[in-house]
Amino acid sequence: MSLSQIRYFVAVAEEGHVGRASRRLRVAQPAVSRQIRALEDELGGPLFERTPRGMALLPSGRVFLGHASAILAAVDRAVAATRAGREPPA
Amino acid sequence: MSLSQIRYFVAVAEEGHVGRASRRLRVAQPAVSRQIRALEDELGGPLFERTPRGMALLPSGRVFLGHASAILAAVDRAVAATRAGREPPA
DNA sequence: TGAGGTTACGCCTATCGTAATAATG
DNA sequence: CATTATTACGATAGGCGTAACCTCA
Repeated sequence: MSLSQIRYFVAVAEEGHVGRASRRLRVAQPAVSRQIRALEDELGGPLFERTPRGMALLPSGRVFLGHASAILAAVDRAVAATRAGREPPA
Repeated sequence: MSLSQIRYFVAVAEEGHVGRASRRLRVAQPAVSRQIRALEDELGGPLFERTPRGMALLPSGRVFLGHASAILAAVDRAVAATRAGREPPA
């Protein structure tokens, strides 16, 4: 599992669409599709249902989405706090 | 920034020693040393003080350590919760 | 047959390990 | 000089993009 995979997952979950997610991420479709698949493999089963309209979150996907968003937010906080601690407020 | 870098950082911070951290991580020393350096570069400055005895956390390193541990814990929770949601408790 | 997702394949960058090189008490 | 971290360098693996393919209404 990588932070990229988590970011790709959140984008697909929010867009409900690999194509739109890949444009938002500025990455080609197959890259997103592959990473989602790898994530699903690692988590032991599908997170999305593939429909002719796009990707619909399954229950396990909804569970993961909450955690995934929290992880990305925690990373942002970690970076901001560490940088801020180094540059004392003027 | 990657989850590996965060794991390497936590190991070095806890061991105070790249060598011990690398053994604990089952990875060669230079790999750990390089990733720590890359992390420091990304965060805009050093996280450790290099001493002849090992690596001592700087204040910004202490700040980052708290966040780093939280991120790794959140990842573990994400995996566990998603897997558990798929395999209903017997 | 059109919209979407996936697989195949080749390239390219990142990461690793071994070995050599500092730096420091 | 012993201990620790870092740099060099060659090899390997992972990730990406283009192009081809599959699936389903």
